[in-house]
Amino acid sequence: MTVVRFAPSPTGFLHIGSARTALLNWLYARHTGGKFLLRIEDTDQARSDKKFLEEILEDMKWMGLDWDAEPVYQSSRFDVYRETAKSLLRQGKAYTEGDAIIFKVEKGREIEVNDIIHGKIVFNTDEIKDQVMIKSDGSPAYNYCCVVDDAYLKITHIIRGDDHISNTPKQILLYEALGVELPKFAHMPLMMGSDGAKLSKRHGAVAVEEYKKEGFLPEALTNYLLLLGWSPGEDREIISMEEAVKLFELEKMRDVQSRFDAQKLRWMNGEYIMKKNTKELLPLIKKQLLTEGIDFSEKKDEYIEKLIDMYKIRIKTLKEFVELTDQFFVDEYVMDEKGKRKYLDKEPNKQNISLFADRLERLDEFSHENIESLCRTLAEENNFKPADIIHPTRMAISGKTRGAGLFEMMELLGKEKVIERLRKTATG
RNA sequence: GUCCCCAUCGUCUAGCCCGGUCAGGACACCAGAUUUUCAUUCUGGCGACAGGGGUUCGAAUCCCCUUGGGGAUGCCA
Repeated sequence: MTVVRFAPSPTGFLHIGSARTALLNWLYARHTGGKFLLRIEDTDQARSDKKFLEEILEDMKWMGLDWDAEPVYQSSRFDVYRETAKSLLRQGKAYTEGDAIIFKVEKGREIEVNDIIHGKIVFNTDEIKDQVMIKSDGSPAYNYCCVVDDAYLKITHIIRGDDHISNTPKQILLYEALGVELPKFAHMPLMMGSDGAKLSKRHGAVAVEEYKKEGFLPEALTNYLLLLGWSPGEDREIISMEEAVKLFELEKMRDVQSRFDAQKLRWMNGEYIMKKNTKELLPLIKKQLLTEGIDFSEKKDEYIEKLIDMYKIRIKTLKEFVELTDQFFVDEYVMDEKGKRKYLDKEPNKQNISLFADRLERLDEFSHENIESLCRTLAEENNFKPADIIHPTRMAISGKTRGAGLFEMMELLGKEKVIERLRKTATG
């Protein structure tokens, strides 16, 4: 049975690159019917924080990545690392230097790695320095405790980033010294920023948490991440997690590094939002309204659902929904200055708005059909185009030049609010 | 510096392993159609095998070199 692991270090938020590593490990485990384990690399006591760990685990759950056993904490295994190191010391495979224990690297050897993604990679141990196992302060060094734990957890496949390729021969030497069976290695090419440099804050959001806050759907994020370096073929791009579990093959992973393209992620997120049904979207939208500080307690679910129906094809993120619909929740909605100058700061337009308001006042059933026909007859009677009244009206009641269909917006907003806003604009 | 990984449109990729289809798709961009705006949808367009050598009747595909990018070289993980 395959056993893989994800080994986050709780010294910061969950990086989007780590999230991708976690995702691919998880997919491989689920595809093969194996186990996905979690190891917490908290050997750096000073920098590790429980808060970070909680956030990382929460983000993983959000992405749909579940694990098959209680996480193993390296901080609780220091005595194992020390004892194991001492036994290597006794066998003459290591030596001390002060309080540190150092692993002796045998020189003049070729170490061959048969990487699942890259194929054969050969290293010469002459290039490798002796490796610290136990540091002077008694804590274990990464390459060492990583091997001890992977052996302990009986990890069969180590799937990690390319940046670990050069760690691999060092670790293989350690596996040999410990006399344990070697796992298989798969090094996946790194995900870079849009300019090809290391993905960092200056490229935009790098924390999974930020994508969550921006209103990205986990299925869109995982789908996008999956497609960086892997493709199911047949020009397929929208792939659910269930399908991904069925289709994912490590062997088909490309060995080429890729660049993170926020634009494509946005497009994909929009696709997922659009295809979700309104009921599913409702709780997500409510949560987003909450995080943006919009009070919707006065509004019924049906009201918000109507809004979702009107807007879900126009947004790429949930946050965009909030930005586009503030006029439905508050009276102090944001006024687009350019739009205001274009449509509202003109006398004829103000007159049209005033005229429209007069006629709307006398409309009994405030339905979008009725409003539309009223709008069109009004335009015809007064010899102007419907657009001459539509654009100023949209601007007046929503503060925006873009949005849903005007008449649907008016109906949902209600007669009273619409007329109030039109009057205010006409006189203002 | 040394070692290692990599190289198809601006970006993500299919094709590469097992040489022979006008190098296919998606995002982005541009144009058009639909439309009250925005968006959706639908058409069309732009756009790539890094360069040079081999091998071969034939190379994106196999080999070598150059160039370019990335990673490692920590008592960080």
